[in-house]
Amino acid sequence: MGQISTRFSMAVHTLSLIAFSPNECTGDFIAGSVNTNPVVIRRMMGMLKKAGLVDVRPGVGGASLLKDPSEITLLDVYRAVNVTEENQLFRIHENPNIACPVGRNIEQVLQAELRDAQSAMEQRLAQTTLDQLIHKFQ
Amino acid sequence: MGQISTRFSMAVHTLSLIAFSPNECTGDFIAGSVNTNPVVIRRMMGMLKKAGLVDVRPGVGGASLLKDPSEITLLDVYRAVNVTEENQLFRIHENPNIACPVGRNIEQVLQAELRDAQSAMEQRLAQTTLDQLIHKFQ
DNA sequence: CACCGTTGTAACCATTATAGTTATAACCAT
DNA sequence: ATGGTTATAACTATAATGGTTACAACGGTG
Repeated sequence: MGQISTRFSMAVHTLSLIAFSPNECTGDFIAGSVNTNPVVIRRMMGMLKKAGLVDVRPGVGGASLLKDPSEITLLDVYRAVNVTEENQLFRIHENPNIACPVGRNIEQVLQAELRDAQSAMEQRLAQTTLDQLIHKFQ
Repeated sequence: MGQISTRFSMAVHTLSLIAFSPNECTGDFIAGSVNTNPVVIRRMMGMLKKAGLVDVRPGVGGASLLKDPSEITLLDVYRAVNVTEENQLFRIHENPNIACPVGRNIEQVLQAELRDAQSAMEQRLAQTTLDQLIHKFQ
């Protein structure tokens, strides 16, 4: 099927929490709201940290956003936690038969189409900011 | 990672082949062009058949398109071979803590966003027809 | 009718990603 | 030093993928 993992939705949840209550967001607290294991949260937070979205305080505990919520888009989060080779959403079968006119060209032709389709999705993700989201949690 | 499987690109390859040379497209021939096992092709062809895109002839061998190539879009192919529950590209973590304002609303808020993002991708896939593709294989 | 290439499936396997879990080391304010 | 926290390794169960072998069913041809 190749669905996009819940790590993405958990990351959005987590960043919303941090923006919402910046003082109490330990891994255990977040895990309690997301309803998963704290290690799952910490692993995902490591990706957000590597992407420069959050700062996590070892020892003392807690995390804070490194950007204003209006500057963090869903695409930023998606790219942070959804690391695939070459950032490709679609995979293409490898080594088709180059003796066949279809096999010879399929990769290049499809790649252009799929890049555009992925791009359309990402542009939509880029239009929504964390700030817009948290306003819907009243 | 949750990338979309190569079954999709193999299906596009297969349909292009059938449109290209409608007379010699047995499972083995297609498998030779895609460079995979014939059973993988037959499994995927079963999905295309179920979706009403192709007709396969048991015994005699070969397959043919049930629609004009100008009437088959990449979205049709994507939907045929990429069957996920509820046709959802994105998964969302389940049972968040409803005692938390974020946990209580995250699913509904995210679902709307992700549905739109998925829709943007699908609309781009719907813009490309098989006919357009095979013209690029000259 | 018998043959033979083909399709349709079931069954099995190796690989990979995910999500959860336990355990342990490192961190740091008190 | 203590205690709560983060960081990370290691292990597990589950699931999807892609490949493979095997075999039954199909259907034209000799």
